[in-house]
Amino acid sequence: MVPTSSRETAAPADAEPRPDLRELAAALEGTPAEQGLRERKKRARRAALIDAAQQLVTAHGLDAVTVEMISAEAGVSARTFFNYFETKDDAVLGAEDVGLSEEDIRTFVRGGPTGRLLSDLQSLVASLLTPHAETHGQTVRAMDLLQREPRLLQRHVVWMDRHETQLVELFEARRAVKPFSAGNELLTMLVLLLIRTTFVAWENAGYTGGPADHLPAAVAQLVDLVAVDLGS
Amino acid sequence: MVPTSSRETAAPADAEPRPDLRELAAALEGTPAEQGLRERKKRARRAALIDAAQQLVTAHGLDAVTVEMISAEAGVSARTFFNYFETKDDAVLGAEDVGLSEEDIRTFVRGGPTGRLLSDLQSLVASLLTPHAETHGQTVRAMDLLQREPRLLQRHVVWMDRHETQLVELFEARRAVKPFSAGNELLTMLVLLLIRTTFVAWENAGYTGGPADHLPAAVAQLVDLVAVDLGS
DNA sequence: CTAATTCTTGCACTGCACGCAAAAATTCAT
DNA sequence: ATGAATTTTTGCGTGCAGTGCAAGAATTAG
Repeated sequence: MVPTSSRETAAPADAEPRPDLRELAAALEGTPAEQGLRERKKRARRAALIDAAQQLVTAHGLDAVTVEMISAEAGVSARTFFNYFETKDDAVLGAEDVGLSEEDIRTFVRGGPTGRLLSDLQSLVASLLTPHAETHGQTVRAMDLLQREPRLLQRHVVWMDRHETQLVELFEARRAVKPFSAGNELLTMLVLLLIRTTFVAWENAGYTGGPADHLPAAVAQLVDLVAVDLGS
Repeated sequence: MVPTSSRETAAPADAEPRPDLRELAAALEGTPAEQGLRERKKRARRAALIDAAQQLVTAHGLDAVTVEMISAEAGVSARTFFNYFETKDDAVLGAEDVGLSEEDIRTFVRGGPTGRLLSDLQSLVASLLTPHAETHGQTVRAMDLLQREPRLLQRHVVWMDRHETQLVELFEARRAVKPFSAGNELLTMLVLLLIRTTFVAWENAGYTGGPADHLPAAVAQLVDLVAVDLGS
């Protein structure tokens, strides 16, 4: 709103009327001596926007919060918001574009690590889930909001969407090496199911450890469900 | 846009300047001697809107089609569109609010029909899927569009959302009668997974029969996937 | 210190979705 | 059939999400 002339370079502390709250925090916590100023500011702004979004939505609900409010709270223009996030929901969730590493892909395709599809799928999901450990606080708040505002789950699906091509290629590649009967769509949905179930389990456990720690429990639930039916 | 004075009562064919295409179709096919005129027109408009939406999106893609275009094509105002559908996507999918019958609910809750959770879940999904047999043509087109425009899958999730409360209640009620280990979220996601997998299987089979006919195959895929892992 | 690069910002615009009240269409009672 | 009651359509106005564009500010490179 008020144009805060950002100046967190190590300059003399002259009469600066508006030392914006969040920009200040940025200078401090954002891994101080990392890269260029540009990079640091980018991270800071991104974090500020996520914080603002989560805080406002927690207080007033998703529909009562506008992008303008979030931007104002974070001290940037509304237009800038969309330089950082595609949608309002993405900011609330602190959406990071996590992808699979080359390593993970190679292992999975060549039938690894265990040779059993479900178990290997579990490994794949595990490596998708681990990066979240960095932004722990934001992820936790995102999970809470995901319960209160189920509409946000849509974004999760969009994420699937974006990576569906990659996933399908992955499945096809492995199928060529080590055939299996399950269809691509089932596997894709299964990944989504595991991610969601894992997050819920993590939440129920009071957010102990990382999300990936609760993946085995999620898989166990599924296996048990099927096993009971088999042993009729 | 142009106010077409609809008059498809069995009136004399006087000089009617605009015998709108779709309204005409309505008088013919819409189960002619059913209920009141109002009801028939409602169905007709709804069908016209879905047809228009699907046709336009098939031709130009989802993002190139506006609600105004759809409404114009169907011969109603844009405002009226939203009397029939909550979103543009709903019209494209021909979204019907299918719910579970009292009968289905009672059976499931008291541990039926088979007593095995997965099998009973299958029955539940089956009864969710059967009503689609009526609007066969529209459903088929919707499935095709769902492939070309994955964004539409979001709507599927919203549907889940809306019925999640009902589903969770269902699960809880059954849990009280016949305990099981699987969490509500896993079961909810499983329902979604089964629906999606079934539709895909139906599509791959060239839309033979009804969607529900391919549900067993979907379940089999899942069971097989788990079974292979168990028999390690 | 200057030039090149990158990022932010304001402005304008399209489109979705909804509330409201007037007008049109349909049903109902007689 | 006619007029009243009800339901539905429609036009108008509003708010908000999201995007393209070009000017200007900040950062970096030389």
